[in-house]
Amino acid sequence: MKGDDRRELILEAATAVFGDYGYVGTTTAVVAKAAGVSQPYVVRMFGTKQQLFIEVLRRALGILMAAFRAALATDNGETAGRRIGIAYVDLASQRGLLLSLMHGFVLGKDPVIGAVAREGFLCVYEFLRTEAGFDAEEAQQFLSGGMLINTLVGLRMTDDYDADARVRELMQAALPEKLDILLALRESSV
Amino acid sequence: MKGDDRRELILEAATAVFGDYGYVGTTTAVVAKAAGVSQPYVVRMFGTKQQLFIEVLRRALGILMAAFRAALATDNGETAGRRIGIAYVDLASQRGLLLSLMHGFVLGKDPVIGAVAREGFLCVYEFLRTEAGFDAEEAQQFLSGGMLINTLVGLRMTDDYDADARVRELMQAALPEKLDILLALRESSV
DNA sequence: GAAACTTGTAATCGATTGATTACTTACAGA
DNA sequence: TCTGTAAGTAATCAATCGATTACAAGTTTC
Repeated sequence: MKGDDRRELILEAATAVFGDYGYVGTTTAVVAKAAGVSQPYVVRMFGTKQQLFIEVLRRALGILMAAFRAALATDNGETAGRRIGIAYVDLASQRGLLLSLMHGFVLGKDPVIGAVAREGFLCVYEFLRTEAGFDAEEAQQFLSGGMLINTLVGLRMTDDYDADARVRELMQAALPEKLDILLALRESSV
Repeated sequence: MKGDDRRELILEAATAVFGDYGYVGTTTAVVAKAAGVSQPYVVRMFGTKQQLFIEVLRRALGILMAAFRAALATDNGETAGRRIGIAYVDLASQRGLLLSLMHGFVLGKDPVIGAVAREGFLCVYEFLRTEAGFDAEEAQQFLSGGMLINTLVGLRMTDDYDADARVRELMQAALPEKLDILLALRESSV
């Protein structure tokens, strides 16, 4: 297989693994196994685990921004905010994508990862303010809702959806629609 | 020194370290050094690193709930939501407290830590709904804002406050007041 | 006053892990 | 066909880390 294809394969696998176990908790061996290659190959292709994680973050942000821009451009009857919000929840179906970003967001203290994470977060904010036409208040509320969704996903709160009425109430309030996207994530993990 | 005092000392130090480096990224040796004791002492007092982290989470949640209940009981001119919100931001001054919780929130996949984190999160939700009298929508918005604040703290976004106009705008929107609490966290980290 | 318990540490061990080295195989171009 | 380069792995190393053991010093209790 060509290197570029293998690269994308590894990045996809790494996104899922980083999303599950975080940056430090992820081993290059587990990523390699998930991608179906040997551990030294992962290290050689990306240099270090840190660079692999950074590429995972950049790729996730790129997918996110592309989805936002597509949602903004596709004018159906809904408002732009609603379209972008739905596009965001749809990203949850890509295993680990939102969670890898979230894991990056809590590593702001790391001088390298932190800089990438901050830049990525502000990139989203700038999109909302300039391209999507949100005012500061709207952008803040959108990001707030997104961070709650990320937290609920990270907590695997979906696993308690059937058993706990509080979870149902909270998730229905946090996800006015597309709740089924998150509920589909249940049981599929190891 | 008595064991109970030493215990609280270690928990406080561990909260700061876990907040900085996360659960996996924290070593018992660093916690021990921050607390001024030997590494084996930390392990023996808490059994395992996992149990230490869980105690850190429980302690953080206890402090948070106590602060919320105190804010709810103290009736000044403000609304209950505003009082509790201010109490939340005030907790950011306790190094690592909100961030340790956040690190727990993204480890929902861990069967032990995840269960504790979910229980803690729902405990806060239940407080908002029953004791504080929020409806589901208000509770969701409160938690959303809290998660955004946690993310901004985790990102160390405060460090770019002076240099980046977007950061100032976003943080002023996310923190209608008590912004100075977060800004005071700058520069104080290693 | 000595047995029993608490507080605390030094030394160390076994397991894990990111990274390196050396090697093999497949293939494209001259 | 010969050669160089890309794709890929097995073996292994050096460092880190959580945990254990053994031990020292102080305090309580009978």
